[in-house]
Amino acid sequence: MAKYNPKKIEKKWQDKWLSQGVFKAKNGSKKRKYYLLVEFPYPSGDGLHVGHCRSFTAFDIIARKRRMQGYNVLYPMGWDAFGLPTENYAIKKGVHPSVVTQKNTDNFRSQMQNLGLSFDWNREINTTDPKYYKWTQWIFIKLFENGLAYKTKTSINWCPKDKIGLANEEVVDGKCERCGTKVEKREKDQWMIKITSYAERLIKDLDTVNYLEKIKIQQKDWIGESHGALVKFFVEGVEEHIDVFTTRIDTIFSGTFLILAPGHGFIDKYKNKIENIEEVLKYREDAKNVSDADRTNQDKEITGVQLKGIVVRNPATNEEMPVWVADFVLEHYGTGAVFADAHDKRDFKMAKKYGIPLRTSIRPPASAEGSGEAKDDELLWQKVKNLEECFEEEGTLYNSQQFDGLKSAEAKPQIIAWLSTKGFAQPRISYKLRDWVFSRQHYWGEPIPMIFCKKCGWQPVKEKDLPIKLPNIKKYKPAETGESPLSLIKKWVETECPNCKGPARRETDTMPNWAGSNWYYLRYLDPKNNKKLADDSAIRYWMPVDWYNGGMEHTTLHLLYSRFIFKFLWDIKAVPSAVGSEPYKKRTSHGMVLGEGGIKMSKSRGNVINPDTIIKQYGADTLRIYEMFMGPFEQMIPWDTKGVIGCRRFIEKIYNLATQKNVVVKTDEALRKVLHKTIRKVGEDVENLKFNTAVSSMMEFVNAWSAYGRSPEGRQGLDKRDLADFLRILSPFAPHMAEEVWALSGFKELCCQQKWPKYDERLIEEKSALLIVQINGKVRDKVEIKTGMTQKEVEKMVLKSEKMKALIGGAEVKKIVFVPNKLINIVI
RNA sequence: GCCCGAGUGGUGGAAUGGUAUACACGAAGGACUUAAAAUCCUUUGAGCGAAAGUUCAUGUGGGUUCGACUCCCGCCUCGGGCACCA
Repeated sequence: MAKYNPKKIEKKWQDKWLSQGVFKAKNGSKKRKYYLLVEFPYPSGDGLHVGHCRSFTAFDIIARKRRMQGYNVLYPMGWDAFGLPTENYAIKKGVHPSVVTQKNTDNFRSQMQNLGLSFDWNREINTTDPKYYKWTQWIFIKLFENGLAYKTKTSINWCPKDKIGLANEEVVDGKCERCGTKVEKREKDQWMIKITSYAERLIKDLDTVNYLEKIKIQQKDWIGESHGALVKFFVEGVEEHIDVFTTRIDTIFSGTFLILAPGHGFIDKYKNKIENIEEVLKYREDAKNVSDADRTNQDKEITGVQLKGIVVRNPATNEEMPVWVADFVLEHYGTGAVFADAHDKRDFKMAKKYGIPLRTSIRPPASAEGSGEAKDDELLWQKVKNLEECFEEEGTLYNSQQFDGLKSAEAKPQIIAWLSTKGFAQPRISYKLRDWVFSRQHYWGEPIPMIFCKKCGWQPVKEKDLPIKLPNIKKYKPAETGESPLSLIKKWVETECPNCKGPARRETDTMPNWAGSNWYYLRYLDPKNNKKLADDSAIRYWMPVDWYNGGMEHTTLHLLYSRFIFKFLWDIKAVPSAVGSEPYKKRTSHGMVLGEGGIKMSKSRGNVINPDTIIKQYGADTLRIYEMFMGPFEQMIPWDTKGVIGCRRFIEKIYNLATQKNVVVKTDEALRKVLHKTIRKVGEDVENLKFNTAVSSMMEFVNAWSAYGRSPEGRQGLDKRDLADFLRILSPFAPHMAEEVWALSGFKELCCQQKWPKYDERLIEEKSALLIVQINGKVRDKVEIKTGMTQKEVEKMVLKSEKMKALIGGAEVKKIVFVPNKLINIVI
């Protein structure tokens, strides 16, 4: 028999699968559907990462198993190909980004095919294909028509190196997520998407989906719902009030001053009333170039400027309050204004620094008298009362008129009700989530399909004129002004107004690379449709996605955005209402694959593992098995090339056992039992993403099998039926080798098109069990018993044995704990 | 500061209240070989013991339990996320 040679067999089976179209998903099938989705990659020049291989293989195993279970499986792949790295490469080398993209996607595709991934390549998509981004643009127009896209001058994060506006979500530690340059603030007219109007639904509907709990928690935290009140502080001498959002209305009676964010609109509106306006504007300028993270850094010295000449009234006490500006108050949280008192550390520090009066109105809860803590509580209370220490938690109200004596939680609704009768307050839910900056001043993105006409304002491009194709240019670098390079092409920019046909100008900004990934899971359903983003019947059949896997890092960006866009498409009936408004039924995430030694893989560290090298040396099946075996799927895991060899040995062992002389007339019953236990274990483990233990259980089976081959009684091997069953459960993991052995064993058709085997319950049932005998919880003996023996029978047997007699001696038996078929514990 | 994970042999890890260390790597010894590689066999948590055995070990200190890697409380370390979110 020939030696195992992955180079020879892998290509052969890959070609066969492709030519027979065995992984094609069928629209309009009567079969049950199963839509498995893994995040489509950005086709970088570095090629496929072993981390990609891990999650793609894991879900390939599920896809192959589902097919064997009789489902019509959709497991597609595509390219999220717009983005900066490609553009930067193009700028550097002067090659058109589409050429680079073509090269990279070709490489990625062939790497995936070499791994034997069972994607349906007939449905491959590419976000940079005009036939695809026509619909990305169409969605933008729908957002605009429904009032969810608007252009506004906002203070945005500006990366001076990339010359690009960044969403808050893309700023990490005050630095550009992509290039690491310190982010500045800059005023810019930007297209914004109103994701905030979906905040409530995006939280509430999480209850209807099966996501990992940590994913739900992270999304909820990101959206950041908080319940509180909107309070009006009327300004003395003018018909004006300042709105303040607070979750601590219970502290309103101690409010002694108001703080505005430096960018608050009140300052602009009442410039001439503010006596020290120069000083205030200077403070605002200084704050502009400080990142939010720095502004709100705990260790930073608190600064502020009083708005001289401005006074507001506390709606609860009717007392006058001075108004200050401080940069720790942020423009985009709540209303950009807070009332300040002794119950907030920043307020407290600021008041101490500038000699602003302070007052307290919350008494810390006291422990029961006589208890150890009562003294400390009394001490804290004295300090709080004397304004020596800031108490931020909830407690009991005092100094609060008719609300004295109430607990914070009770007082809150009562105070809101009381103030609202006077027209000063109302309940309000506030969200941390901000609208999404959707403009990029770049070449390599979808052109925003909008036209500006002096007479008609912003007009969307007519649907029949979509897609607005990216024009071919020679220089891809953003203009020095920070505008997109498209702004330099006069012929393209100048156009006519879709409304009045007068002269007009195109929008030259492009979309962020999240735009294409918002809805890609819909395009797979009907990728060649040129009338709609996907046909209703296809959407109705396939959606929602049954299982979506991706990185934790996309939880608050892509995953949230795509849920939002799907809800929007559902609202405007681009998605049939029967489908529901959540795109993904189930969401899991994989752990990152780190370099050897546990550090992140990166080119600069030189520790990048190229899957091609591993495939060349050991074969794709070995790589697949190793990626599954290396550790728990959901956890971060370091790569260990040494460990790969064990997986290759495993595969070779199976190949040799199956193709040599180990196929017998009838499998020994004990071995069949191990096999059926393995069938059960592998099936369950795959469903729970426990691929590592699925592989190890197959290894255990193979060890048992090979031991039979050597047994002195001459019992050896598996019979044909059992060999077939084992190959079936193995085939999702090591599909090429399983296919080869399947064929060599003379089985008909393809192994990957077989039925997933059922295990025999009766066979697995244990006839005897190893009973653990403990004395005082320590293992003292192990006895083989028949399953189902009662406590009495076991007691009798155990207490009779010489060994136990000796160990117990004359001691009194206090208690006996018995776990059927497992354990008996004698307490003496 | 808050939220979510994790901490087990030389290494990756297994075990979710009942034999701690499955499976794999590595290491040591052996077989085969002129030799090496490959392969196969044996051993491999630590200590004490000639052996039968026995004691100690799952970051750390307590607790619950007949019994705890597993549950509860406190602490330490590492990773990830968020951040004076009013």
